[in-house]
Amino acid sequence: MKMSKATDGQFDHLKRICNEAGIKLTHQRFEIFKEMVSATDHPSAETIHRRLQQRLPTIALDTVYRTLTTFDDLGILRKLRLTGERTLFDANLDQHHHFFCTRCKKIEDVYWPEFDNSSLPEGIGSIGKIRTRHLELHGLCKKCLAESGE
Amino acid sequence: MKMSKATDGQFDHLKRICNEAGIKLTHQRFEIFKEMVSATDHPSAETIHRRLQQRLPTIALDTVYRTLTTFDDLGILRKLRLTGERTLFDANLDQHHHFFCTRCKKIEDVYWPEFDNSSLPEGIGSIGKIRTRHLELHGLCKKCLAESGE
DNA sequence: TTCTTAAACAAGAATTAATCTTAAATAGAG
DNA sequence: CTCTATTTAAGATTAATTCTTGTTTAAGAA
Repeated sequence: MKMSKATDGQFDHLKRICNEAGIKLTHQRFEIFKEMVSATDHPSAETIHRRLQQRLPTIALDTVYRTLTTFDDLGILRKLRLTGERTLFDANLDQHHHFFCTRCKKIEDVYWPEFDNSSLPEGIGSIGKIRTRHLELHGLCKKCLAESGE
Repeated sequence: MKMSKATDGQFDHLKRICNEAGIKLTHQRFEIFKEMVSATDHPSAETIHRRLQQRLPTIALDTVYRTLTTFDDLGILRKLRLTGERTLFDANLDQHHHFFCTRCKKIEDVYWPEFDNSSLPEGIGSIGKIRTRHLELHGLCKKCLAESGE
């Protein structure tokens, strides 16, 4: 297969990652990798699958799901807007943010009025008009911090 | 039914909201409302359903889902961690945040290094150790802003 | 108090994203 | 060249959420 210099570099990059992880660098993994790296939007598994149809007409949707999850595990990309978790409800309408413990999944409210009243970054106006801001902090809660002995 | 002053106030509050919305203030809606207002965690529909079992043994899970969605529409509470949208993937691992257009659902990357390098609010240490921060900005993108004529 | 109708209920079906199953075919990588 | 991870096909499964239909209840207006 003929590759451009850039593609070559991408290949080497993924090759190294797969070697370290002890998994094979398959054709499908490489194509999904390229597709994700070049995507400027935030595609779903189905979107990636659709975009690969021309190059890999026989690729299974299941493979896309599996590979994207593998890549998430390897830290190559990250999942945004997770499903598979149920919808949660919050009746506290005061402006506040949330802390998510990655270990025990506990959620805590975070109040930060200084941040709420601060101005948004320069150039946000070129994107549009901001109505609300919601900060998600992720980490380990006190309890899990102690239990994991750090 | 005997009500405390506090419960009484809650009732009047919901009563006013329902009147304005032109919907009935049913027993179930009031119980779900109380349960949500008193919840300090961020319960799912199933959790609320479970918690109501003692007081309303016959309440249907479907009613809880329906009512919570109604409350969300009325602005009484908000949905957190939405499902029903697919999981999205982002291969951009540079520290950045996201803008979500509420109208066309477009997502844009937002870079804000000043914020990333700023310190978190006082007292965050009592919650735990923060590993990552992710800001979600919601509003109308330039295009939708123009189309909605504002 | 009576009446109208929205809403709850039961029971089950439908949706949909995501994952898994099994068996056969393929293709990395040593 | 060989071994084994991985892909594929085709279909089943899981689980959250929503919907359907027919019946019953009860909120709120008259």
